[in-house]
Amino acid sequence: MMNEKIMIAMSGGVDSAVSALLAGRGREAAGVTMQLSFTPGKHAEAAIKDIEDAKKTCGMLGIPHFVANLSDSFKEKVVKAFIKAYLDGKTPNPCIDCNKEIKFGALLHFAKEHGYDRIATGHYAQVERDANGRFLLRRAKDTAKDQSYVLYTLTQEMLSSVEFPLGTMSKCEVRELAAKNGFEAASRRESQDICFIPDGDYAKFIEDFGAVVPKPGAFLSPDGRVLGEHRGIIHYTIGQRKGLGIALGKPAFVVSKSAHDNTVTLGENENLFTRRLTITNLNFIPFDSVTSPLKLLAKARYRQEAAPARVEQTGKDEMIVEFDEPQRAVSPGQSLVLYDGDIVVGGGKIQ
RNA sequence: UGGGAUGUCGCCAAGCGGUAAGGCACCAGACUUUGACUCUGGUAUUCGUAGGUUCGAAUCCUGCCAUCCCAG
Repeated sequence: MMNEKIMIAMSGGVDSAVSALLAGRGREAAGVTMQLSFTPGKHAEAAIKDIEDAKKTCGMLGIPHFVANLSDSFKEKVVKAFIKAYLDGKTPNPCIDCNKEIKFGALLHFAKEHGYDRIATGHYAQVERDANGRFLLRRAKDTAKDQSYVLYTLTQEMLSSVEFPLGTMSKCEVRELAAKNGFEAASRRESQDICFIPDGDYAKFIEDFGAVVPKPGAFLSPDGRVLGEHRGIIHYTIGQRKGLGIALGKPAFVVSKSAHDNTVTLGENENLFTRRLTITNLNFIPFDSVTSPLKLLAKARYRQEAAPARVEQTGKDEMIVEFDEPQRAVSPGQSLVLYDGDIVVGGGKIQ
């Protein structure tokens, strides 16, 4: 395996720089930065800066650097799906689609086309093989930084060509290693909301880029009374409190929304808990399907502790998940990911 | 047009002569490779308006304005 050629996905940040350092040791390697921006402006300028930073790091490591222009497929597979989901009244997680379609889809193809066998990324997660040779995805050793959640869509084929050099490291160690190797130029930015939305205002992005005209509608109470007017359904997501602009004396939360009648129902925090849900777009990693009900741990959103749940596959691409304890603000469009201890079992999209 | 009631931050609302609580909303920051949640901090020199009483008024008095209710 170590004589295979590897291409390292480099964002310009510390994590990927250190990944390149580690993954490139003792074999032929190259760095690659994805070019994803499709709109001009300072966002595009930042992207150019990222490419330069990555190129610089590659120079220090003495490896070639590629730029993969994947903006077309990114726009098609990630951005369009993101906009469509919001218009349908869902709450998408574009990072999930991006990993599936772009990083471990288009980018992996790019690497192979250029003669590289494998790719490495700076994700905090671990890949390993079980006794049968099947690839498994495991939580990162640094559980605080673990990103296995956003990788549940990876197939066996993808996993066979992927490495996560940071999976056994702590963020602290990564920073130290970066400093020791003079990567601090790239040690600035940490995280910035949705990568393709510069100012964080996703609703404005949908209106501008998706050419969507905001359609105001009614804020409803749980019993159907009109409480006020909302600014268009795309501005809201289940569990949301901020930005409602409506004073009811006590905190109000979005309990549900309907794209069909263009209404947003407001209620109290207690109304937000769900125990049972359905997921589709299934992917399982240690096996292909679930033949009998299982007791596992599940996360209904990225930043959440996994909670015990019972799962049962009810169709070729449908599974019912029932948490032991009701979960807050379970939102259609988000991904539910199943764990067996540290092992990612799989997951799907919440309906 | 008579009679009654009320006017304090965007909304709700304490205060009842001693120098403007609180909640909601809003804003900023933290957290964060999604949306949220959460956390921390900030936000009325001013109490419908004009005068008066008082050492001192949002709090008492008077006029005016506005809104609401009941009469007709």
